[in-house]
Amino acid sequence: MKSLHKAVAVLDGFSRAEPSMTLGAIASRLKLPKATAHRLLAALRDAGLVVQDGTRDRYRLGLKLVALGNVVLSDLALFHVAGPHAERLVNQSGETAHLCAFDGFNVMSIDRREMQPARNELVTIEREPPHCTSTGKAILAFQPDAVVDRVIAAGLETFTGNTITTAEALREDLDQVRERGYALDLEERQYGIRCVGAPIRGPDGAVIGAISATGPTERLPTNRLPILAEMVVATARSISEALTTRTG
Amino acid sequence: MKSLHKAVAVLDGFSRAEPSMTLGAIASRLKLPKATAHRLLAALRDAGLVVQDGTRDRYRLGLKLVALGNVVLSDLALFHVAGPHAERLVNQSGETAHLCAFDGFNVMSIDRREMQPARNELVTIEREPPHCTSTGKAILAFQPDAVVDRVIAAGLETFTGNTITTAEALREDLDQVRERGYALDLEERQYGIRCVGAPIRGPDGAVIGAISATGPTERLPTNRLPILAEMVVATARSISEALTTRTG
DNA sequence: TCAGTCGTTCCATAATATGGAACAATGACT
DNA sequence: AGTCATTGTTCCATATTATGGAACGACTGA
Repeated sequence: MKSLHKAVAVLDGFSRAEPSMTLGAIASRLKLPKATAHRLLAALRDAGLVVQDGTRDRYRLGLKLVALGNVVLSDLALFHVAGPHAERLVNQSGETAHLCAFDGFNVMSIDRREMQPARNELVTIEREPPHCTSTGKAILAFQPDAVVDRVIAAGLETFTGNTITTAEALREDLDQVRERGYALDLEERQYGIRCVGAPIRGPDGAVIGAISATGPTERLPTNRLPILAEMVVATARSISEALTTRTG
Repeated sequence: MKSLHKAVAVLDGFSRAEPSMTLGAIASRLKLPKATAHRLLAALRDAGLVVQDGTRDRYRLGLKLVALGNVVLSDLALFHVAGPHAERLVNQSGETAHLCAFDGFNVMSIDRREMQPARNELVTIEREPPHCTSTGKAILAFQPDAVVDRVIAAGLETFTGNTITTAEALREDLDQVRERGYALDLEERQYGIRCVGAPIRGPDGAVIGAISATGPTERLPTNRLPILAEMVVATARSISEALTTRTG
């Protein structure tokens, strides 16, 4: 399935920062001959996963991916039930709430609530680095060792001077998460930002997501963190319960 | 790229009605040997496009598709600027507004506004049959012949007794759309529902989407259609203008 | 405990993907 | 208007990968 992996690498090359690319840029980025890149793009285009404006214009991801992504979200109970709970957390804490889902492979931010929501503002749905976010660590702490090993093997990318970059440090942090019942991100992902995250469990008890409260460091001094954590943990528990009682 | 096409066919097999499937069901649906289906699913799983709950459980689409779909939407100017215009159309007409995008390949419904919107209700983002929806025909009428040919070649699926099912009838209908400046769906897609749709143009003048007003047939008698059409056409024009003046 | 069914793996064989080179089309410059 | 550079596209001899029947391992239900 070598060509399938190459095709997916082509898709992965597109991002919010670079939603369109030329054939040459794609070939260069992936170190492929132009003929190979062209054949991959032609196949993806036939499938509707990629589109091309003109014969000499750039390639971009196709709308079909929106439809496929929507199939995922429409089946994601977490996405459907968490909204009111997240709103309550925002009102209680005065901070921004993030909702993340875990599909056994990726930690994905899927919803975000703030004090002043904007209608139809596109929520940032994107993969989160699981080793240095409160939601990522809240999820990882309750996964089988194999999942943690896979994250470590994929590399622990550095974001700030506080980012966890060694396997040992990550495991110790996850031990603390299990003890406390919540995870902390103290400017690990981004300078000036602190987060508290707690795991959300599915009906079978497996951790399938997390919710966090996020705010600027000066608004979240160390003495305020346990109070915030209590709210986040309670919210995570109420979402977990809503998932259990939900039918369909 | 045969295996890539097979892999995409696997992805296409998932839907809102059937968000998870067994390996056997996928193999059977696509008439593939289990070994082949397994290899395709393993490769898609490695890529994060598909996930599997347990070693004996069903497969489902992965969250990565949500992220890729989001890259598409985040770059879709139409999606970002159309909201207030669609809201105005709803308020003026009292009917539901649909926003559709066209990527040169698919006509996709990407937003929907109603008199009583539900917060965080997941909008139905899915492919629309272009030959029998007002938005689809509003888009097709202004595309190169090759696009129309491709739609015809893909088959004109029947939904009601009023659905257009021949190439000749479709071309005639598209002629009328061009003359009037708007398209009509008089219970072609669904019994009891009528729609009026108008094309939305990008900065270069190409038709890249459409907007429609939709309601029950009894609320949209024939004499009301021209009045509604006027509102829809005006809304489409104002969205087109917003796209032209938009920068970034 | 056993039978049936599911997902997974193996490997001889069949089929497809590759990529250098050349071509066609487009845009920029003079 | 013509030329040149650059981009996307196509060809095909060759290299490499995908295939799928059969068997295996794991799990579930009786």
